[in-house]
Amino acid sequence: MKNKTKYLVTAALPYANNYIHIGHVAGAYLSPDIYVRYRRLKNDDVIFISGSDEHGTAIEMASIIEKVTPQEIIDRYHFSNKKAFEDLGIQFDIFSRTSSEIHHKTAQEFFLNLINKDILIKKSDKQLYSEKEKRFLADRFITGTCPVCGYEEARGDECENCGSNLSPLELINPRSKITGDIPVEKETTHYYFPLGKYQEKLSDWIFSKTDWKPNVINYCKGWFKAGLRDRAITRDLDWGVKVPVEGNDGKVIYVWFEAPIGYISMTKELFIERNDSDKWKEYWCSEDSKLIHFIGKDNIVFHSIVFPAMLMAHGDFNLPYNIPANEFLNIGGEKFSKSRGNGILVKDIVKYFEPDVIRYSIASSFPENKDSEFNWKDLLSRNNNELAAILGNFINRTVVFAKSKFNNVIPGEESINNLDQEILDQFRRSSDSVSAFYDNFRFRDALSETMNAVRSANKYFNDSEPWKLFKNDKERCGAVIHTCLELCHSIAVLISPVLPFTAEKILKILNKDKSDFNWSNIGRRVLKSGTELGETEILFPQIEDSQIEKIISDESESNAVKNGKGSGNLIELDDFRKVNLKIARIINCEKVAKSKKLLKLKLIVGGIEKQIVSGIAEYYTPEDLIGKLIVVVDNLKPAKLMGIDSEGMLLAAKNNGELKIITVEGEISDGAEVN
RNA sequence: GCCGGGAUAGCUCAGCUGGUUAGAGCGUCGGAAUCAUAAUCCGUAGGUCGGGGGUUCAAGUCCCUCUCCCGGUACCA
Repeated sequence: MKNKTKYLVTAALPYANNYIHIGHVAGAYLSPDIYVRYRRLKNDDVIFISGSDEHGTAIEMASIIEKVTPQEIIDRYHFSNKKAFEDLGIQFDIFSRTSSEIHHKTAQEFFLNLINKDILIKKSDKQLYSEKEKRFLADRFITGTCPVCGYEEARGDECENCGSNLSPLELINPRSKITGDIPVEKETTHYYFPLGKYQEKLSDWIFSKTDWKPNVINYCKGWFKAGLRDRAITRDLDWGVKVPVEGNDGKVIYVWFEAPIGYISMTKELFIERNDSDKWKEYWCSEDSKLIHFIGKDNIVFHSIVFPAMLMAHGDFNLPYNIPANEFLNIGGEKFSKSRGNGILVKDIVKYFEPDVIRYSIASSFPENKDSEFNWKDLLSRNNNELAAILGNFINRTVVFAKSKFNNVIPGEESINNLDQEILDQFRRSSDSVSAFYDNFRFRDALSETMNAVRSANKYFNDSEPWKLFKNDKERCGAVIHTCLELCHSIAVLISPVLPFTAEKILKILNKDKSDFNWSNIGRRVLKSGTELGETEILFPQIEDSQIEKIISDESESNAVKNGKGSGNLIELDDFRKVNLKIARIINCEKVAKSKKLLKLKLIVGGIEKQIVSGIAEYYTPEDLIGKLIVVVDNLKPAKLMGIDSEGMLLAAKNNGELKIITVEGEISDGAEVN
């Protein structure tokens, strides 16, 4: 007999130099979580793997810029992201990290396996080397003059000014971004993976996948058409998995090669934790196991071409069974991005809303076929008009009815008839179609079918009119309410992949344990008459417009601070010109009596003396300031502060309890305009 | 520049290999009901399917072209 199918579900490894935002969640994390929860309800054998991707240039660069160790960087993001996932109810079996010992070991073994099979190629190449830092500089660590347009701050990989793609060796006057040191060309040897050799095998394999999403196939077509090239899989870098071959000091395995192996090492780690250290092989190597990678579209190449080619080369592991990649979730028509200041971080949004509300809102606009839009008003209307009105209301009206009319006890089912059976049957049919949608990774459809089932429960309630029955046929009324309570249980199961926290709450309200909590019980009677119900609770409180407005203003403010630019709050040049900024010299300064924060400054602006009062006494003493050149707003309406005239405002930067006034580099005469 | 993807009701999105009056949810409007978080249920109205041209008995769906958006990739002749 065939073994039971195993599901090995992975979610893209988030790169540990950023906090995850809801675009990530929509792209690669919520759908697998829903999928896995659904599989569990069907009693399938499934494990759910993810973890931080913690190596590579970007992290090393961040550590240099912040003057901390890479370890500090990855710890910060790894633990924060891990918690953010937990807060959202995204429940991995393991969320580990590629800096772990077992990952280094696994990645090295993988690498050696390919070396021993003579698959990897060694090639020498010239790269820029910094004598001062004693190391090769990665593309992003280099700036220089663009050979195309002459822009002096072009990056090693591209020129931001003219958009040219560059190689660092083409830059004129290259220099290290970190030290400014001028690098030299030096020969270095790297291992290459012969991706080109696998093209035919890969395309045969991918084009045999008739059930994959078309976007995934299309991306691959593009790559095949262009032709796959050999790719260097080692780098001259300190931070990463060391190349496990003698004579390769200072070289690490390149992240894109090493990171996906993390899926394997994390699976190993999971089963070591479970004291069953060989069991990972059942998921990775056995034929009855299905490997499913959930990713965003930016990751398609690695998961559908590069990693499968590596797995083919290695030979011991299964190839992916499916890669249901999502597109991107945009907000307000713009792409999520930190630099544009519009990313909604998970760690922030969970402070404002219940995780299930966030999950529902994201899941109902999953970017399954194309990029989709998210906005706050949408979240509000999803909560108020769907979750509260349809789902929350059905549970509430049922339980409140039972409470007031049946003494908070589940009524008897003596008078059930075929109308009651019909709604239960309908739930069974719904659960079948929801299943089919989940099986095909159609999460939006699954969710809408789920909500339709809940709607039909409301209809059943309306049509049965228990409030009328109560007056003339109490027994029949009891049967209806009993059925409604059964529906509550069925609903709890049906929604729980998407709304796990709500499902738990419903069970509590029903005073029911989890013994019947599985997919096959949807539309079945599992409750006992006479059982007392638990405490009622409003599942989805209304969200007010004012809440949303506050969040939007908070968010845009904090983003503006973070990124130094306003989001969605652009002004015209003329608006800016209204502000008259000038250079002023501080000629005298004293503390304002009886004030903690205020300093009184005497300034010279273009030969004219001015007096301003400024709230910087907690950061500067008068002695610090006298003689300094600062920037002031010269045409601000005068005001009185603690009775003292203030004829302007000085500019200062403030952040987390720090404050620094804006001064001028070098010497310039007071009164000079700033613009 | 080249390659790929997108543009469908007020909003968010479905529409497989072309086939009867273009769909769903939410919002709008009208009605029923009052157990329930004024929550439900029923019904209604809304679209020249980005513009233009073509193939076909028949096109949102195929072809050409243009506009706008998003990715990828290339600056070589």
